[in-house]
Formats: sequence, structure tokens, C-alpha cells
Amino acid sequence: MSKGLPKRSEDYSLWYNELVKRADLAENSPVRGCMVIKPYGYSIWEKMQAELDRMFKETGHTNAYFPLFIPKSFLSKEASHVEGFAKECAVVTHYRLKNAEDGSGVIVDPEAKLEEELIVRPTSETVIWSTYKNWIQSYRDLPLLVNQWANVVRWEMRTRLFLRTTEFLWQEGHTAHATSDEAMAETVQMMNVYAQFAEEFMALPVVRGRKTANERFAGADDTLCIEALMQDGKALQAGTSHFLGQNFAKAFEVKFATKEGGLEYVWGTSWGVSTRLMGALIMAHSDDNGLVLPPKLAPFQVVIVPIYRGEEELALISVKAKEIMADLRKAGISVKYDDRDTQKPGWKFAEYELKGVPVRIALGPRDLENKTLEIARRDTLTKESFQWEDMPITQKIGGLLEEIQQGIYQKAFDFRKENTTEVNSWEEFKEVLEGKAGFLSAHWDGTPETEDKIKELTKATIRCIPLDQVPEQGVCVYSGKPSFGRVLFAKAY
RNA sequence: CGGGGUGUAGCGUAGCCCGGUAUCGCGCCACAUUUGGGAUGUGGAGGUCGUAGGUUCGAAUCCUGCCACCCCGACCA
Repeated sequence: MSKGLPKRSEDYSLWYNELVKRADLAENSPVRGCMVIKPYGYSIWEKMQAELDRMFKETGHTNAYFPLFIPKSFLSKEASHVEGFAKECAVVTHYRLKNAEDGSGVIVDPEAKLEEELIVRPTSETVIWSTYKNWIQSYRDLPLLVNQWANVVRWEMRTRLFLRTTEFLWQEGHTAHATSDEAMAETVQMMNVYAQFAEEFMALPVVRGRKTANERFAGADDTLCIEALMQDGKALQAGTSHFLGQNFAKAFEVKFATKEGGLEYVWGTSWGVSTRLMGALIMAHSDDNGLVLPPKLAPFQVVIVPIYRGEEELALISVKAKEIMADLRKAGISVKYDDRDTQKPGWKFAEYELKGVPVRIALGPRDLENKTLEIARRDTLTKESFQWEDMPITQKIGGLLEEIQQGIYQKAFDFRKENTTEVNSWEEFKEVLEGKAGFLSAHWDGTPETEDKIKELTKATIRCIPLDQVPEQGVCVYSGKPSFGRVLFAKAY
């Protein structure tokens, strides 16, 4: 492990990549754009999964699993869907290899060509709706509320660890409803679940909003989203929830008998978050010393580092350390006791800072003597000496974890506030975008043409029309035409 | 797909212009001394120099082709 991470201020992109690798979250694989998620990184993802899964189940959803491969013909059934995904699909054309005759290795067996090629799912709407056709006959079968945890593949031009990988892990919810209103309510509900998860667990403040027609999901009538702001002033779409109308129902002939005896197409939604959330988590909170993890998602919340010389001293310290560990665990706090004698304390301190462990406890002979602990918090990098008698250790650490969770949320919230700028002219728009970046709250005339033009000129896109948008008379920053409320622009990941 | 760059030990690199089978650091192994912020010393292991050809007595180095990856753009969760 080499010392020193690149500085965010010098090269944000390099800082991010190095951090992901050095904190043992993930690394590149032999296949371009794919990554190996390492145990430490994966355990953060598992925590995210566990919370989200709980929230999905609390809102009435159940998990299922649909296949990785989709017949090519399925994809073309919904016109705008195929247009959106066709350019980035991996295709399976053969099912067998054989030894090359010249002994140079294995080759694709030309005899083993598939009748119909298979698509590796870029998303599962098509295969799921083709299945729903058989599952739904009556209003009694509705609503159908299903989620799946899966991997998907999108052959992107350019990839970045966690933020955009060729294969990524995600969950995709796919629901079917009897009415438009009900499907829309579901779409809103799931966006709120995502927002709540981001804010409460990731300590990541998000804007709840609606995508413009340009930015909408391929095949959706409406896309709601949560948008977050990263430390470099770029926006990151953290989750989306789509109202599919009857588009997929029509494409896959999914009809149901109504109570009144009619036959109607069902209404659908789909919603998803991915391992991209890992990228959001990393970029939102971390600093030049490494990761900063919110206690609610850290693989372990507390690490205890013993300081000792010799076996005997370690034995004495371990007694106390294990006592603390047991107390904390009883209180539901996850702890790691690192008594390896293969690394020195200083090395461990740096290591756990790099890995973002929220609280570090150092315990040495001096502490045994004085009945103290050295408690260091990762978010502020401050240390304090804690007297055993002052209060129960569980109360102390529990309170501290709470404080850290709150603290990093507040810090991110303040950052977003400082970096959300109301702009009222085109000059100002360009100036802010090039200078401090962040979210630009501006009037827009509501046309895709203006949106495209702004994107072309500045690379900024409309991240969303905030759901809490205040009605306000104004003129579009670009076209000067009338506008009735502000939208959020930003350069995005 | 356009622009730029890089492939030499697990990682990061020197050597390349000016051909003579490889430098240094981190990491790894052993031993000793160390342990309250990334220890020190001594000894050691580890490389068909991305790949295929060519030139040459001899190629990491010169020439040609290929492959891969990274970064910046356009595209996208």
C-alpha cells in the first residue's frame, strides 16, 4: 500500500479512481469496462441491498428472478425502448466453442449458431412483460408488485468504476396496475423510497424531480428521479422511477378483465437503483485521506486498535478491548478488533482512515492506567480522550455514530445549498457553469429544442424539474420566452 | 467512434534517442530490534520487457503489424 491519495482539488477523476482501488472497493477486470467488486466494497453494497430490500417489502413488493437472456425479437416490441437500448446490447450468437484445427486455441464453432440471437439483458422490461401476459388475466391479479436483484449489461463507450460499468448490479422493480392513477402513485412512492434511502442511509441529500421528455427512460411516459450533487460540482442521477403508461402492456398484449366485465390494458411502472449508488456514496463524502462512510452503511462502524509492546501487554489490553467489543455488539454496533501484530498502529490508523471506518478506538497501556480510550472520528478527523466512568461506552459510541451520520448529511446538504445557484441570464448561466458549477436553477421555456441547444453549447442538461418547484413568472435563460418555474441544470455524470 | 497516452516483477517505475538479456521504490519472505500516526537494519525470492514478425553476431532498445488498457470528448444508470 503506497502512501498518499491524489488531491481532489488537483485531479478529481484520478482521486476517485485511486480511492476506489486503494480502499479495496473494486478493481478493473480483464474485460474492458467490467469490474471486480472486492469484499470490502461488496459488503457496503450488501448493506444497501438489505435496507432497500426491507423498504421494498414494507411497501408490498416481493422478489422474483427473470433470466439473463432475452430473445432478440422481444426487444423490438416496444418501439422507443429498442431505440434507446439497441446500440448498447451484448448479443449471444453461438453456444459452443471447439479446438482450432491449427492448435492455436479455442474458436467459436460455426456449426453452433443460434436460430435466434439472444440479448444479454440491458434491463428486463421486455422479458418481464412477456411473462406478465400469462400472469395477469383479471383485476384480481392486480396489482402485481415484483422486484428483482440482478446484473445487467450495457455496452457503454466509456466506463468508470461503479459510475458506469459494462456489467452492473441493480434492482429493478416492475409493477402492473389496474388504473393509471394507481400506477402513477406507485411511481411516486418508489421515488420517495429511493429519496428516503439516500438521505437516511447514504447521508446523501437528493432533489426529487421529474425528467424532461428528452431525458426520459426509453419506453416510459414519465420518469421521476432523485438527483444528487457531487463534490466536483457535477450532478449524479441516483435513482429513477418510471411511469410506463400502457406502453409495455400494449407491446406484449397484457390485458385484464375489469370488475365491470370489460377488457383493458394494464398500467405499468419500473424503477431501479444500481451499484452506481456506490459511486455516489464515495464521491459525496470522501476526502483526501480516503473514504468517509456513513455509519449506517459502513461494513463495520468501529475499529479497535490495541497499542502494546509484547504478548503480555497485548493480553491485558485484549481483555478490555474484548469487553468493549462485546458491549458494543450487544448494542447493535458492528466492531472490528484489529489485534494483528503484523502491522503497526500508525499503519492501521492510516488504513482505516482510507477505508472510511466511522469511529476508531485506540487502547494502550496508558489508557488502562488512566481508565481512558482514545476515540477518533473519521468525518472530522478529531480525537478525544474518553473516561470509562463518564458514561457507558455504548452510549458514547452510539451517540457519536448518530452524530457522524447527521454530520456528513449536513455537510453534504450545506455543500449542495452553496452550490445551487439561481441564474437569470444567459451570461450568468455560462459564467456560473464554468466557474463554480453545481446546480443552476434557471427558467426554461419548456421546449426540447432549447434544452438540446443548451446542452450542445454548454454540456449542461436539465437534471430535473424539481417536484417542489415554485410557480414563478420568468423568461427562459436561453430563448427569452416565457417560463413558469425554474428547473435544475448541471453537468452530469 | 474522434483526440491523447501507456504497456518492463503483485504495484509504481528507470533503461529506449545512442542495440550487448534489466534500475530503483513499494509490497512479499526470513531474522533481529521495534509498536500512542504509514518503523529500521541485514539477508532473500520474484521478470520469455503486451504480442507476432522483421533487421542484426546480438533487440526492452531499431522497423512493421496486431492486441490490450487508461485519460479527454460524443453516448449513457
